[in-house]
Amino acid sequence: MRTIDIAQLAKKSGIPASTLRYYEEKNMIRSIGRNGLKRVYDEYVLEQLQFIALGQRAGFSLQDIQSMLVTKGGFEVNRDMLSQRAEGIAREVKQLKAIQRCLEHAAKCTAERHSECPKFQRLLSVAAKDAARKRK
Amino acid sequence: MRTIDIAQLAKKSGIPASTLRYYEEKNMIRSIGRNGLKRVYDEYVLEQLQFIALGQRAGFSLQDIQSMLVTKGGFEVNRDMLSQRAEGIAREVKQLKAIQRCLEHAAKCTAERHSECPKFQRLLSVAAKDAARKRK
DNA sequence: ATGCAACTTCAAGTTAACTTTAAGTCAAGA
DNA sequence: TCTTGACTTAAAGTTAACTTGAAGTTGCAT
Repeated sequence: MRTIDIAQLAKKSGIPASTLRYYEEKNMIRSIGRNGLKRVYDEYVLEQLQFIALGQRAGFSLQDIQSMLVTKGGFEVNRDMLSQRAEGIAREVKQLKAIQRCLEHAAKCTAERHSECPKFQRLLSVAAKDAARKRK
Repeated sequence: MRTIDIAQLAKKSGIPASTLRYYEEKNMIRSIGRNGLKRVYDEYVLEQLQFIALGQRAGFSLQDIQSMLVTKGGFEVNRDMLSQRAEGIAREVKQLKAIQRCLEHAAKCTAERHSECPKFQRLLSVAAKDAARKRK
């Protein structure tokens, strides 16, 4: 079992030590002891941190992610949660693509005011509906 | 010039009155007067609100959006900002798709623990790098 | 022995984008 | 006239995910 101290972990993971302490306080990760004052971690924590980063990128809250973490090390996941989120992301991707088209159009549209360009208007009202759906 | 009061505006836009007041305080929108106590808006504010929703969806902050709003009504945009954001979104879409694949895999992967599935591991380390890039 | 960098804890501060609350104002209907 | 309901303001509260600050502790090099 290879161990690693907080400074090394911060460096390797790219996550600030303050965040690591915060994660530990929130039981997202666990240190296995101390070396003097210093926290000492098992190296698998690096993988857990990657998993946390993935989860965040995927739009899960830390709480959600915590519920997927198995404390004894590693992680296990709720498959329903995952496929739901995968679907959600697919929808998100579609919307973002639409918005991207909208922005691209706006960026090169020659209309003096976007408020007068019918294409922009159309894209706009679609995006607004998206937003409304999101609020619910 | 058609006008509209705050309750109607809230209903038509789907945005709570408290938010409309907040937007006005932050100079995102402007009311053109009062009817008794009640704020009265010009109807073009509806379009401005759609624009705001679009901007938010596109990942702009309210401040960014404000800088694109022309106070006398309507909006005008900084084309560089837009194409930059469009690019950003394109990148985001790619990452999200990768994550989606990752989640989909995890959701149906038969490995007892994801931490032991090499495919998941691979996707994981890619996602972690994404996240690191985002932090900078 | 001493200094100091690198850690520690605990509490408080930060940010964005709102929402909530309390206390007050107003117009209209009974 | 009185009540009601929809508005008003200003200030404080909310949430997530951290970061910062102050004050204390430790191991190691001088």
